[in-house]
Amino acid sequence: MARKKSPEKKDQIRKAAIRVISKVGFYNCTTDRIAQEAGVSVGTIYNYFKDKENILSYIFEVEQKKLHIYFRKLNKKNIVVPEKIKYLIKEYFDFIYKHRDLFQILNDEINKPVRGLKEEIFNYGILIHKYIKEILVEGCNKGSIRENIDIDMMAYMMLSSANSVAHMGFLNPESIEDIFDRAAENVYKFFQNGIFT
Amino acid sequence: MARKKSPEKKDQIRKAAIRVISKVGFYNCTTDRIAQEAGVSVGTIYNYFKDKENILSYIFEVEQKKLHIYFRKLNKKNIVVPEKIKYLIKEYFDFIYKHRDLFQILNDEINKPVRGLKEEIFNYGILIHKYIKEILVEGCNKGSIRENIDIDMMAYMMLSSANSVAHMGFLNPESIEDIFDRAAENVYKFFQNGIFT
Amino acid sequence: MARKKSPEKKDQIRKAAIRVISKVGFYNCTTDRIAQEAGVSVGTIYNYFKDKENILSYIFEVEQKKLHIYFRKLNKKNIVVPEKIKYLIKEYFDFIYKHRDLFQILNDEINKPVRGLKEEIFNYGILIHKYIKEILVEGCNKGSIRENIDIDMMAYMMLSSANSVAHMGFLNPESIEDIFDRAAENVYKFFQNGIFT
Amino acid sequence: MARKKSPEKKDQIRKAAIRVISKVGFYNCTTDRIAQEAGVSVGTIYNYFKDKENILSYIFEVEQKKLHIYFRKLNKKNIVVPEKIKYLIKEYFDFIYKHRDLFQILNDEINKPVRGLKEEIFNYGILIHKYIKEILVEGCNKGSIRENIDIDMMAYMMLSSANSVAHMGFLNPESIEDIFDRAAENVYKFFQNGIFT
DNA sequence: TATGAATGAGCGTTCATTCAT
DNA sequence: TATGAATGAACGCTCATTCAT
Repeated sequence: MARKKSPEKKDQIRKAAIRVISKVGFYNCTTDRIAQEAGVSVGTIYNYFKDKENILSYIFEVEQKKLHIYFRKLNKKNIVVPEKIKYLIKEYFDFIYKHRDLFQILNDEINKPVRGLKEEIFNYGILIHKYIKEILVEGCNKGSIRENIDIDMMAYMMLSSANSVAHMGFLNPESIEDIFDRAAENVYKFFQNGIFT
Repeated sequence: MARKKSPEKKDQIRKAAIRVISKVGFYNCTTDRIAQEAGVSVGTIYNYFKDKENILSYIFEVEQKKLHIYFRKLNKKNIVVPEKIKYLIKEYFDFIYKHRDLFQILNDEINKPVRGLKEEIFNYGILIHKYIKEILVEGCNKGSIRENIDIDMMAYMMLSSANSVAHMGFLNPESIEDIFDRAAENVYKFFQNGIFT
Repeated sequence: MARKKSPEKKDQIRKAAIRVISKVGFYNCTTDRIAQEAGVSVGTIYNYFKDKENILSYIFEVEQKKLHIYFRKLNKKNIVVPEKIKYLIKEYFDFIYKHRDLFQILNDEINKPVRGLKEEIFNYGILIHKYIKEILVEGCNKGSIRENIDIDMMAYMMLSSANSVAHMGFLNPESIEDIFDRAAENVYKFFQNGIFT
Repeated sequence: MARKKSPEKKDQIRKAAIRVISKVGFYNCTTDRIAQEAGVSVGTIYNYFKDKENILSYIFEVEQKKLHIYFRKLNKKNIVVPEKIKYLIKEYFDFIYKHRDLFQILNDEINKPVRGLKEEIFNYGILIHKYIKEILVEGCNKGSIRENIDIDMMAYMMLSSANSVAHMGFLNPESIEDIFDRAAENVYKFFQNGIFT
C-alpha cells in the first residue's frame, strides 16, 4: 500500500508559501519558489493542493481554526470586557510581531475587492469580526460599552485600527520595535477616549 | 498635421484602468482588457504609458494632486478642528461612494508590503497621512485634541477606521446605502468618545 | 498642385538609415530611429519608401550606381593591370575608412543566407564581382595574370580578403589607423606572392 | 523519478536552431519556429536555454570545442606546413559542404559589427584565427612561409578567402558541387602563388 | 508518493505600417 | 506633402499544471 499523504508535508508547504507570499506577494509568488522554499518538488505541491489558489485558502483555513481555539480559551477567562479588550490588543500585537509574514498576507488579501476573495479568505474575515462583535455585545450587555454604537462598524474599525498601527510599524523598519512597544497602549487609549479633549 | 497626443486619451485610459483593476486586481488586469475597456488598441496604451506599472503610478499621481488641491481648500475654511474633522469624514464617504472603483484600488494597493510599492503609491500614502496629521496638530495646538496621543499612529488609525467602514459597505452590497448613510456619523462618534461608557 | 517629392529628402533618409543600421544592425534599427536621425517623421519615410526593406534596397541601389561610375572612370585610365589592382586596393581602403558606416552594412548584409537577400543587395554583390572579374580577364589577356586561375573564385577571394582586413581594423579600434595604413600594401603583396617562400 | 534533463534534448534544440537560423537568419527566427523544428514546446527551450540569444551562444560554444579538438589532433600530425595547409583547406570545404546550415550562421554572425557580438561568438572568431596564426608562425619559423607577411592580416585573409568560395558555392546551387570540387585546389593555389604571372 | 521535465495558454511589449489631420 | 498618434499582429518569455518515470 502507498504511504499516506503526510500532514507534516502539507504544513511544510503551507509555511513555505507564507514566507514566500509575504516576501513577494501572492502574484509574484511562483509554485517553483514555494517548492524550493519547502524543500519539495513542484509536483508534490499538487499532491496536497488542487491549485495555487488553494494554498492561499488553506493558509486562511488554518488561521481560522487557530482563531477559533484562541477565542474559546479567551472566553473562558473570567475578566471584565475592558480588560479583555486590553489583553486582546496586547496579545494581537505580540502575535503580529512574531508572525509578521502571516500578517502581511492577511492584511494584504483581506482588503481585496470582493470578487477576488476565495471562500476561506472571506470566511476568515467574517470570523475574526464575529469574535470581536461577541465581545462588544458582551460589553454592551454588561454596561461597559456604550449602547448606541453600531457593533458591526465598530468591529471593523477596531480591527483595522490595530492593523494599521502594525502596518505602520512594518513600513518603518528602523523604529518598528518602538512602534510595537507603544502600539497596544495607544490603540487601547484610542478605543477608550477617542481623540478629543 | 497628425492628431495631437491628447490628455483626454490618457485620462480615458486611466479611468478604464481604474475600472478594470478595481474589478479584478492589478495582477489579473491585462493590457488587452484595459485597451478594450478604454476603446483603444494596446499599442495606444504604450503611447501614453511606459509600461503597465506606470498606469498604476499615474492613477496615484492624479489622486495625489486632487488630494493636494482638496486640502488646500479645506484649510482655508474658517472652522474649528472638530467641525473640520466631522466635515472631512462626511465628504470622504461621499467621495468613496461615488468613486468606489478608485477606492478599491487605493485601499488595496496602500496596504501592500513596502517592497512592491511604486514611488507614487508610496507617496500617496505619505501624503494622505500628512494631511490628517496636520489637522491633528492644529487640534492639539488649539486644545481641542488630547495632547497625549501619538499623532502618527492616530492618523493611521483614523484613516483605516474610515476605510474599513467603506470596505464593509462594499462587502455588503445589499445594505451598502444604509451603511454609507450612517458611516460618517458613526466614525465621528468613535473618534469622539471611543467605545466605552 | 502638390510639391514634388524632393530627392534631397530621400537621400537624407538614406543617409540617416546608413548611420543607424551601421550602429545597431538592420534588425535593431527601427523606422522611428531612422526618422529621428533624418529629422523627419515616420510617415514621411513611407512617402519615399514602400517599406523598411526598401530602404536597404535603395542603399545598395545607390552604391551600385556609384560603383558603375567609378569603374567606368577607372577603365578609361591607361595603366597596366597590376598597377590598376594596386591602385584599386588603395582607393578601396580609403573609401572604406571614410565610409565605415556603409562598409559595416555592406559587409554584414552581403554574407546573409541567400533567401534573405533582396534583389538590390544580390545585384550589388554580382556587380562588384563583375568589375573585379573584368580586370582579371584583362590581366589574363595581357599576360600579367596567370591563366590557370578560376576567375570567378579569384574575384570572390580578392574582395573578401580586402574586406576581412577592413573588418579586422574595425574590430581593433585602438590600432585601426595602423591597420589601414598597412592594409593596401599587405593585400597587394598577398595577391602578388601568396604566402609561401 | 521524473525524466532527467537530457543533453540529447539540448542538442536537438541546438540543431533545430541551426537549421532555422541558417534559413531565415537569427532575427527572423522565432522561438516558436525553433520549438516546432525541434519537435518540442516553447517552454522546453527555456528549460535548456536562458533566452533566445543563449541558443546562438551555445551554438558557437559547441563549435569552439570542436575546433579545439580538431586542431589538437591536426597539430599532432607530422607534416610540413604547406601540406598541413593544403590538408586543412581540403577538410574545411568537406566540413562546410556537409554542415552548410552551420556555415551560414558562422559566416553570417562572424562579420557582425562588434557591439552585437555575444561573448561566445566573439571568442569563436578569436579562436579560429588563433589556430590559423599558429600554423603561419610555424611556417615562418620553419622557413616555408615568407617572413615579411603580417600574420594577423594574413590569417584574416586566408579564412575569408576560403569562406567566400564556399559562399559563392551556396549562391550558385546549380553548380555547387563543381565549385566545391575545385575549391580546395584553387584556394591553395592562390595562397601559393597569388594571382600574377 | 515524489519527482521535475514538458507543456502551451497567456501575458507584456514592440514596431512596421496606416491614415486622419 | 508632412505629421505622428493609432493600430494590432507578432514576438519572447513565464509559469501553473500535467504526467511519465
